[in-house]
Amino acid sequence: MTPAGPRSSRAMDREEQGRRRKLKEIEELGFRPWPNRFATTHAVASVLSQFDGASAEALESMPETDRTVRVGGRVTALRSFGRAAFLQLLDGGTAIQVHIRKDILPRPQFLATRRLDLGDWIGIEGSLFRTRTDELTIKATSFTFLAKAFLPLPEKWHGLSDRDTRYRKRYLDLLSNPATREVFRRRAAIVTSMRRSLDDAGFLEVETPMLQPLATGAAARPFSTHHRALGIELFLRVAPELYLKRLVVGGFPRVYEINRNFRNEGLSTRHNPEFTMLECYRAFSDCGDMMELTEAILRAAAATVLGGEAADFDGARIAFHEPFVRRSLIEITGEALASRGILLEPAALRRRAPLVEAHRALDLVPPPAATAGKLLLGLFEALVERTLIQPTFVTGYPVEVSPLSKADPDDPALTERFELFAGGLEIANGFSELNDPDEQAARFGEQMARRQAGDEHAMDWDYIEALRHGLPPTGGVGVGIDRVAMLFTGSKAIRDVILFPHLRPRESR
RNA sequence: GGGCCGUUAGCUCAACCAGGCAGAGCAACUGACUCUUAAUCAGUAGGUUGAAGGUUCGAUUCCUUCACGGCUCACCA
Repeated sequence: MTPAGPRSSRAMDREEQGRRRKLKEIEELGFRPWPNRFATTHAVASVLSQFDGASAEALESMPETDRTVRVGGRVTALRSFGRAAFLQLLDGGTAIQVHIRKDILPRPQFLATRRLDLGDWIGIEGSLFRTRTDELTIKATSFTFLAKAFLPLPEKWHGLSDRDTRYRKRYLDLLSNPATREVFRRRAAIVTSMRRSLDDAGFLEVETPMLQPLATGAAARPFSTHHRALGIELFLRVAPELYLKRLVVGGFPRVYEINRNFRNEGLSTRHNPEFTMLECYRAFSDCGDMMELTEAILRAAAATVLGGEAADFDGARIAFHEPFVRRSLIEITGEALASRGILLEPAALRRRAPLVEAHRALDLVPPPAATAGKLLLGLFEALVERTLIQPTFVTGYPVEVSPLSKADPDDPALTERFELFAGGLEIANGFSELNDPDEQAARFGEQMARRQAGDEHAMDWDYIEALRHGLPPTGGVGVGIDRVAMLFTGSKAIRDVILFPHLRPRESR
């Protein structure tokens, strides 16, 4: 009779059948089992904000109508006595206590409250008062049944703690763990703050294709799919970058997009196959301007979410309100090598042989056929990245690992590019955008020549054509929203800041 | 892919080291109770101990393999 799930057990069947029986009994008392609407006067949170300051006496002296509210919510606790009960109503993450009395509620309504289970949705009208323990409470004058929960809530004291279940059944995590609700409120506040910063600075929010004929803008393995009507293969984007720059060509000098990118690579505590990135582009700006913009956006988000306090992350206090440190990639990597007894002149940090030698000395395997720039970046990632706890801009990336960045006019082997690190995580990546179409075509060509798997790096001739129409000097930056959310919520795992992270599908749970 | 840890009632966990009737709290069910808040009190029910195999008189416990998960390392612009 019940849709028994694959996980159903005898105990669960009994539980669910008991709840179905009680729904029937509530129906027999004259209630509609699944009503369509309940008109509330307040959210529970607004009841609290409006009345939490009122003392017992103040409430008492108010006219009844001034302290009468109608609220809806989920029953999360139920303490029942003979002719009275207290229950806790959770609405939008905020709870309020409701007092039920047999001598106040109409008889069928009182009887229906005796048939409630934890998890049920109900509506209450009543007047506010304070209990002997001074808790703001609604004395119910009217009870409405709104919806039945056939399945029980997670354990009330420990909440839901199994990580796997928390990710797979996030709704249970959210309704039983206030800390989880706070993480996702903060995440939303971060995004809202970033939007406000950019909107206020005259940026236009746009949406560019997630289904792309070529997966461009980053060197990552894409997901592929098929368009039936067009009969073509499409890729889920790995970055929106080249489309956003087309918009600058088209005359939108300030654009940004906040949305998902997809990379078909390994999962880790720092990587989810789909992740959210803010990318923004500003005409007439360079790498240095974008560092300032990035710092300002993050500072504003930190002020909103953390109130100007440092972020607690992995045992560190990360000060987004202080000026961000700036270091050159070559210098900081050279220092890290020196501290391990590997002394290399700055010039040697640009040549393959000494860098390969450094890898060997550190028991690292140098990637085959890697360029000097790639080797240097490998050493940086192995030795330095995790140590950058306070917000740090690293600048001066080799041209071979930065195919979309403009070269530094004073040092053509390097580009005007930065990456921002904090808490040991890469947070942002920005640069002066390469706008010379011939140079860009040549860089793409080098990339393709260097990769065996040519399909990963097709030449985007359409983008080159856009550049041939003229891209003004432009600065761009991408900010990893998930990583920022990790830092601002103290979450060590990216899965903790993604509502429905990707997990291996499960047959029987 | 490697290492470590884990999988026992609906949930959170004991029992395992040193093999001997599988337990507690919460949730559920019955009853009492008109200011409780992890309500309380009395009672009831609830188990293929992740799966398969092995050792043993006897396995939740020891061994092997597998599945799933966590942490971590590696891989991964």
